[in-house]
Amino acid sequence: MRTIRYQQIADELRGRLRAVGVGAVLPSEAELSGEFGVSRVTIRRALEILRDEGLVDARQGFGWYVAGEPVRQHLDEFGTIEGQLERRGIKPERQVVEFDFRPAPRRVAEVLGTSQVLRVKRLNLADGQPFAVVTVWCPAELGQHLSRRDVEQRPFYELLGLDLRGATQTIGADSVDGADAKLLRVPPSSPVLHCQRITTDTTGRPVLMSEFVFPAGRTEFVVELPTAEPSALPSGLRLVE
Amino acid sequence: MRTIRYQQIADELRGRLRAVGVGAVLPSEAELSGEFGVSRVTIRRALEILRDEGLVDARQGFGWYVAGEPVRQHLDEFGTIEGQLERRGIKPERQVVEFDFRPAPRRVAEVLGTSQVLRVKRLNLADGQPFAVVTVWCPAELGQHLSRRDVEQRPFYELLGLDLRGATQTIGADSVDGADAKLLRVPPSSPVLHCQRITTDTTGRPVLMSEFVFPAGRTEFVVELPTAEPSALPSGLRLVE
DNA sequence: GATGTAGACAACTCTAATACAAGTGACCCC
DNA sequence: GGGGTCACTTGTATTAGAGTTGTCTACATC
Repeated sequence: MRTIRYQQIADELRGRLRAVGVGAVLPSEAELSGEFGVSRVTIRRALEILRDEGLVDARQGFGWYVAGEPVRQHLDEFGTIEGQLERRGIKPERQVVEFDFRPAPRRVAEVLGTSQVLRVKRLNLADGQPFAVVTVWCPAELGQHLSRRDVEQRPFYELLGLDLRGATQTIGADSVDGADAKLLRVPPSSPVLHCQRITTDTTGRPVLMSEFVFPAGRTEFVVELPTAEPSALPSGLRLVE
Repeated sequence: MRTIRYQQIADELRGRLRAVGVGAVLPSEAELSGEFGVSRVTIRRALEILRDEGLVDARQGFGWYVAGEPVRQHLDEFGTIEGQLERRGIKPERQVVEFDFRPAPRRVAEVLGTSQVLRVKRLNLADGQPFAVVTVWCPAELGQHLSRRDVEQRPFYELLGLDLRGATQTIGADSVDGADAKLLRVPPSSPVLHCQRITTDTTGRPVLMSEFVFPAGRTEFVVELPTAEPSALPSGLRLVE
């Protein structure tokens, strides 16, 4: 198979970005050109690829630096946001803020069909910067064996050991509430993305309900609206009264 | 029973494609020609068969590469929020707020590749209540024949009469700006859903750039996230009753 | 007529090399 | 502090060569 040089270089650089933090300045195009033994044009091609991916950015007269934001979430792949971050070379962290068994709020009980739940509230960080407050409700009997330490170290989906089918996610906007504002280090009542996810197992039974709060500007969802059979109309909006 | 050489070669290549990933570049026609001991024309026949099957594609001057997900299909109705509203018995309305040809802002020019654009700002209403401010940028030459009345009565997708392939949509949260707040009749700087959509035609050329501003609380996106077989379900947004 | 070979040319891509414009930051000088 | 200079950076445009696909014609073989 043939190899395209600037793609190779982009791959190599992508690997290096993993090692350095947000805001770090890359060597100049001229230096990289010398190091790789290619022309400046080729280096630029590689860097522009990374720019399109949102990994780096440049200022004329200054240089190329590692871009931090925004964290983009691809909607079509199911899975943890952390997984997506890791694939991009960002180090995810979780801090458990609250962890307790308690009676389910009404709207949660309606979905999960249980009265007693394990509720976990976590703060997610990307490279040390908070980017999401996640609250997960899980039927008490499913979460019985879980410890605070467990949920800090691994995502819920792994811990439960269930065969999951998929999820329904609702995305809206909101003003952040006081507690979350503090955790996310954003001004009070600033705008946030508010997502609610209901995860079901292979039998179709809802097993998890989660709420995600993302500060605006730090997170965006990206959706590919594809060409599909007209029967299953893919795109849509729901109005809420 | 004679064996058709270029079909043999197509079979052989089809097997190899399985091993390499999407986007991989094949050896040049000349190289393959040498390897198989046949002429370039025969290699091309084989490759063109694979292209018809959607397995590979080629760019002049670049080479043959493994195609991702092919299928060019017409997409009759996508992204028309109005259509969904009508199906639910809600009467949609459009008010054109601004309509003019002007130089493209930088970020629009970068996407559309034109310096002059038609910009249309519309207020969408459902049963008389405003629920979205939509701004559409369209290359000036494409929008030349459009009148203010046109865009008031019918969606852009119909008016252009192009074969559209799909769109990439980015969803985020934001604070509403002053003008939009007035239009939507919400308090200043209240949270909104902010969507940006880039629509491409079947050739992959971006032909429209649109921005949607939805007041929080009145609108939500609902998404189905499949876990298995990403090909089975269309990714994207779906209307849920 | 379908299939395969051979060759030629146009159009495009990638990479290199070079040049210049324009922005940034550090330093010096007044 | 203000202003100017200078080295260094990215942004953008050229030119050129080698290599690639796109397309065509001519001819041989089954």
